[in-house]
Amino acid sequence: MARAATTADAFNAVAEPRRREILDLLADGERPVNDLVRRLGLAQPQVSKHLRVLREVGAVDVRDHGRQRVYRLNGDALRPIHDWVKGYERFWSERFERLDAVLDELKKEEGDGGDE
Amino acid sequence: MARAATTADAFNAVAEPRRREILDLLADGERPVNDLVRRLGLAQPQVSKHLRVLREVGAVDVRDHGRQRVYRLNGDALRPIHDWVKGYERFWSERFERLDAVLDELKKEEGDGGDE
DNA sequence: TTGATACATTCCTGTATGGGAATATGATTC
DNA sequence: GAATCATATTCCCATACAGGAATGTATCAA
Repeated sequence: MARAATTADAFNAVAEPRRREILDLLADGERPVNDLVRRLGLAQPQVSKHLRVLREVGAVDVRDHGRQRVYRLNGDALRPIHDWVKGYERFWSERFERLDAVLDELKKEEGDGGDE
Repeated sequence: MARAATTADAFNAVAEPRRREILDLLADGERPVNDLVRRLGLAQPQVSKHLRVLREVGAVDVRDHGRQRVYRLNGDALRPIHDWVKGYERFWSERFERLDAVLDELKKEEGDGGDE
């Protein structure tokens, strides 16, 4: 088996820096393709191709507006990434390390009452 | 140009589900390879290869212990992912959406300062 | 030394990329 | 209908994977 398709999920789609740039631009509001082309300094076909990947993983939506196609961010698609990486906050944040310690303390003190 | 190497950065390394699993396991504490092999149900060479990728992007560290090699998570490497995706929280959190609305209001009230 | 254990590396292969270039499609205007 | 603008798709190609199988390397045991 080869590497998973870029369209396999948000993780793969977002591994490409250009696609993250596109999402970053769309985070400020919807934009037609030519607008993205200008701001990215990429050729139009490559932008369209990146947008296709983002569309396939649900990270963007399209809307027709005359002869333009207006792309809009769909942040929900990024949530799995956020949720996964959030579990690692405690490994770099002192604040969270200490929070962790506090929670451990509380758990211990609470003793036997808790579920999950 | 082809797709970026999996070792290009944490985003690419973590796009592979198996590697995320490995990190998840190491989040509970350091482990030797054979331990990971058992828990993942993968062949040993594939696990070693995944670990190599994770090592190259700095997501794990190794330590020799007798004939075993003990791998440990290095969460710092995941921080760029966290920082990037964190900017999108407002797109799925109602709390943040409302904050956004408030900020838009403020911007509008501030009046005529805008370009574009 | 021999054998076994624990990992890492190499070779092979089908598959999929991302960019460049060219072309196709669709809407708008004249 | 022709010319044009805005996007999408296709073709070409060098590159790089991920898994399977086989092999290399270091450590420990007897």
